[in-house]
Amino acid sequence: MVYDEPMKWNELGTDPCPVARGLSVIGDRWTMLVVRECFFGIRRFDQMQERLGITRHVLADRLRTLEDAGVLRREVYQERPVRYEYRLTERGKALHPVLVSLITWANDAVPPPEQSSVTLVSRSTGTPVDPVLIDANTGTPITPHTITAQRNEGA
Amino acid sequence: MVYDEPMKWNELGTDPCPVARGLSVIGDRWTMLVVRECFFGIRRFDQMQERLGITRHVLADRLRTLEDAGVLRREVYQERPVRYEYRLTERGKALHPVLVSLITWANDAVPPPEQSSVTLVSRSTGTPVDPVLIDANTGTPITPHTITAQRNEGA
DNA sequence: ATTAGTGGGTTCTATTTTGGAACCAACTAG
DNA sequence: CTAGTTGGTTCCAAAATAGAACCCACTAAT
Repeated sequence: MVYDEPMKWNELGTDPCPVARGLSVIGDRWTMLVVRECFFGIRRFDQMQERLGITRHVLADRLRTLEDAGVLRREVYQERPVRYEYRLTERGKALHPVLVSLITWANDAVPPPEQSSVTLVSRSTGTPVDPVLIDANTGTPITPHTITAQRNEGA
Repeated sequence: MVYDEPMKWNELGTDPCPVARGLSVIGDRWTMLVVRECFFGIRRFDQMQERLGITRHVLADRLRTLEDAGVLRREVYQERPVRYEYRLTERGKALHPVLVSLITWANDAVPPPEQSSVTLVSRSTGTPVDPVLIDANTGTPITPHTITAQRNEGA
C-alpha cells in the first residue's frame, strides 16, 4: 500500500485503498450523522434538517451524494403534491458496524462532559452490549496483531 | 435521542450523542487516512505528506487535533536537531474496529474500478477475514434488530 | 567554508465548502 | 384568498482547503 502518486480528493472514489473509497462517500462532517438519523427511522428532509441543524443546502447535497452512492433510496410517499422520503438501502444498512464501532470508540475515547450519553443496549434484555469484531470464518478476534492488509493487483 | 437544539459543529465534542462526539475528532476528509497511515507504521510528517498528498498545512493541523484528542502521541526520536514522530496511543489503537468496518463496507459497497484493491487477511494463515460484530458478553451477532440506542440521563 | 539536503513545520494567496437566511413551487386546510 | 407544509434552490458572507514558497536548525558532501 505504497502509492506512487499523492491522492487527490476528487479521485478518492477510484483509489485502490478501500479506506479512501469509503471516505469518498462517508468521510465528511455530516454524512454519518445523516446516516445515524436514518437508522433512527428519520426519513424526511425537514425533520433531518431540524434535528441536525445542518443547512438545507448541505443536507440536500449530502442526500444526493448518498443516493448516488446507493446508500439511500428516495421514495415517493405521496403524490399531489409529490413528496419524497429517504430510506436506507441494503448497502446503507451495511454501514451499521461502522456506526456501532464509532459509537463504542467515542463512548470511551471522547467522553461527554456530563453523565448524559447514549449507549447501546440489547433490544431483548436491555443490558449494555460490548461489541467486538471476530472473523466469521474462524471465530477468532480481529486485532491489529491478527490481521494485515494485502494488496491484490488487478489488471 | 431527540434534541431540542440543532447542533453546532464546534460544539460537537460535547454533544450527548457519541456519533457526534466521535465525528468531532475523526469526522473530516483526512483524519482517518492519517490514522490508516499510522496503523501501517508510518510515523513521520514528510512521509505522511508524500503518501497522502495532503497539504502540509492541513496535515500539521490534523496531527495536532489527533494529539489533542489523545489518539496520537508526539515523540522525540532524535535530539540536535530535535525531530518528532507520531504514534498511536491506546485510544488510537482502539480505532481499529472502525477502520476494519470501514474497509469491509467499502470493499463491497464502493468497489474499485479495476480489480486492484486492498483486502484484509489473517496474519497467520493469509486467508481473507470476514469481520462481524458480536456482543462479547453473549456471543450474539450485533445487527440493527438486536440492539438499540438508549439515552442515559445524567445531571 | 560553502553548498545541498532533511525534517517539521509556518505563511501567503486562490479556490472550494459551509453557514445563514430568504425565497419558491405545488399543493391543502380553514 | 390566506396561511401552512414539504422539499428543495438561490444568494452572499465566512471558514476550510489547496498549492506553493519560505524558514530554521541541523548534517553530510565538496
